[in-house]
Amino acid sequence: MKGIKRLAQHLDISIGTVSRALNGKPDVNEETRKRVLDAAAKLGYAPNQAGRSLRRGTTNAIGFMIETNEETEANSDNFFLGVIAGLTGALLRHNLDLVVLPCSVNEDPHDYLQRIVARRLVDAVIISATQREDRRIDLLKAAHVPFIALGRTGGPDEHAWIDLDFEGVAHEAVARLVARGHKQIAVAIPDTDINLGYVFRDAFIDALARHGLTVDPSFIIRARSSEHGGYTIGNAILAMEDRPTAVVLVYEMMAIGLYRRLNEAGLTPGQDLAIVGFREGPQSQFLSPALTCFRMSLRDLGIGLAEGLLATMPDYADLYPAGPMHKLWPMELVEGESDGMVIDR
Amino acid sequence: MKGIKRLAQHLDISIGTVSRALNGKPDVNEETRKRVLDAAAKLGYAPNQAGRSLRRGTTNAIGFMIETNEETEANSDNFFLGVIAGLTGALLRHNLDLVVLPCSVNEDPHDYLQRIVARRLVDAVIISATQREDRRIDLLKAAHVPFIALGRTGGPDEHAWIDLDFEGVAHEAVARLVARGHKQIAVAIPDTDINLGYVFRDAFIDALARHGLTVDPSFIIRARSSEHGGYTIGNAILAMEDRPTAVVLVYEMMAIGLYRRLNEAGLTPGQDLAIVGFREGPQSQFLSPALTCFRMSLRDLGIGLAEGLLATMPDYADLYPAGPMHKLWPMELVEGESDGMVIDR
DNA sequence: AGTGTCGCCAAAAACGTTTACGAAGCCCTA
DNA sequence: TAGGGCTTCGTAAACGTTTTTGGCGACACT
Repeated sequence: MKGIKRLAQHLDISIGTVSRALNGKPDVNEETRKRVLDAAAKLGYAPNQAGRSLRRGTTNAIGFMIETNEETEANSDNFFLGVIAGLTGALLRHNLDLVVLPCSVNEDPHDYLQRIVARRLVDAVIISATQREDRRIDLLKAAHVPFIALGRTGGPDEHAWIDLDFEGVAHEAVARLVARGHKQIAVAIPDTDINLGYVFRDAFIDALARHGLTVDPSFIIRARSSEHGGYTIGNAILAMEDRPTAVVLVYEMMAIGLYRRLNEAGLTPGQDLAIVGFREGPQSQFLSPALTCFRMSLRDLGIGLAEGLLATMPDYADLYPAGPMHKLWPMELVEGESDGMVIDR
Repeated sequence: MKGIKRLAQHLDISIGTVSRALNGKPDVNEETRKRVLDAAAKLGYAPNQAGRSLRRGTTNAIGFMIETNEETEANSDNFFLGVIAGLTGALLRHNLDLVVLPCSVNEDPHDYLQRIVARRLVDAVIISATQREDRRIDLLKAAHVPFIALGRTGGPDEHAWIDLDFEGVAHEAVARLVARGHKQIAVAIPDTDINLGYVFRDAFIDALARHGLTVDPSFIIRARSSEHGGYTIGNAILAMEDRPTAVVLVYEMMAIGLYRRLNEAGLTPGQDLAIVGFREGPQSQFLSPALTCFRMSLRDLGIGLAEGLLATMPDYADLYPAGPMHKLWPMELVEGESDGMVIDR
């Protein structure tokens, strides 16, 4: 005899009453409830999650879907991992379990998520790396699974999402570079289909336009979001006849690779090429010369995601402001020495 | 009508047969199986996890227990997060789900784990930050839950574990420092009850003894495993009348704080104080002067843990070598400039 | 005294799946 | 023709909960 049945037999009351006592239902004598609670604590009873999930139709877990590529090179995984730290903390307060949903690059994210939903493994999900048209969103809507997206899509966004404030960053970065005399400004965006690239590119073009500048198409450089990607950005720039005097990098790791490439060419970041980057983690903290970058706390971002997600879940919605969250996550400029004045050549 | 029942009705066969067909049981006509498989794919059917878990008594998930402190300062979380990246990849191959089990610092890890086990939330667990006497191990053994520990305990270790090769590191670090003329060597260990601290301290003392050196008790410095902890190590050393000429740091972040403290005092790492550190992540990659450190791949460590854990699970044991894994994880020395020759003062 | 109302609890159904068991049909052999 | 073995499938029980339903007694009110 196991589980609640054992507990009930031990107390000589019915399992229904035990269940109601443990779940705080009103129609149970307070003295009985106390007996049940004491016995449960003493015997170390906790309800079997499968049984509870089956009956309740709810799993008490939320999923965080990330893409994992098997390549050995360090990639943007670090980004998601930092977010997980914030998520666990926030979900712990509500006794929600976090299950990591790693989608292999070999599989269609939509199909992967479809299987997760069909299995009813989680009550709600966080999707990341949103694409311009992301079928996962239609899937989740149709299945009535609460969700929040980390990243905008191209379409109308009635659902909850949080995205980095790429427009704000682009404008601030461009304004700063223009003030320092730069006119030939390049931007590096990821080479995948992730919507982030399009958003940042457009924000960048718009920011330049505000200063009366147009962008040379070759100055929009697509690269992997890794250190190696940064290295290839260096290659691309060095190969240009008419080089940009400044470049804005959308991933932290890119800066590291670009520094390396410049150093190999005997050039100095911030002197021969102005660089403005992002900083999600501590990686670029000790680059020399110090990287001028936009910084964010991944942990806080994780907490924000948890709150935005909970707000979309019927059982928790009353704790949070109504309506799906649409939030542009602000970033803070950290002044370094990598975005120097333009030098006549 | 939902789930397997719907599928069965749609095909006009019994749910039992459908289930057997999907699970590859032998007693089902191959043509029938094909019909079932096709229909399942077309309708996007996947078995409800709660129902399956309840019946099978197995959840298809493994848990990774970590401790999360709510403090804002970046702590060793980064260590665990890196491991998660490796875990997800390895578990993905076996279609196992990973659930993160964050234990609040306010709660007894044993009680927390006890609840997880009672809920039967996961089939197996990875525990980390093992203590010298860790009651979680007795709990898991008694409950017959397969597990692997990241970190040794003080007791007899019949169970599976992986730990960093602290002995090897201590010996290599000390030998290197002694060869450079250092005789007054300090070590920094965590200020918590985690077993790692004792292991490293003992290995350190033993390594010194091999070179005929004894250790000044004040040279065993306890500090938090964070950047701030490294800063306090600097304070402690600077306050000593008879300072060590070298120090070995057991956490990556410590080096960053110690560098900062030394710089504030107008001292140069590697010149006024030799430093040997650890490097789990990319944090200290760009410290100047470059940190001499022992490096490891957290991702590989995660993969190793997954394999060690699977070997203890009856359903997977045949894929892996028999017997619980006891592994000292090797680390690789990265030569920097922070462990210079001793200078007469 | 009859009728509601309330507090408390037992009984039983339901959630979706897997699997033990047995039955039906068929072929083959004695 | 009886019986045995094989293949294939349907039936039903079981997993551990939660929740609905209803019942019993006590009490209050008319």
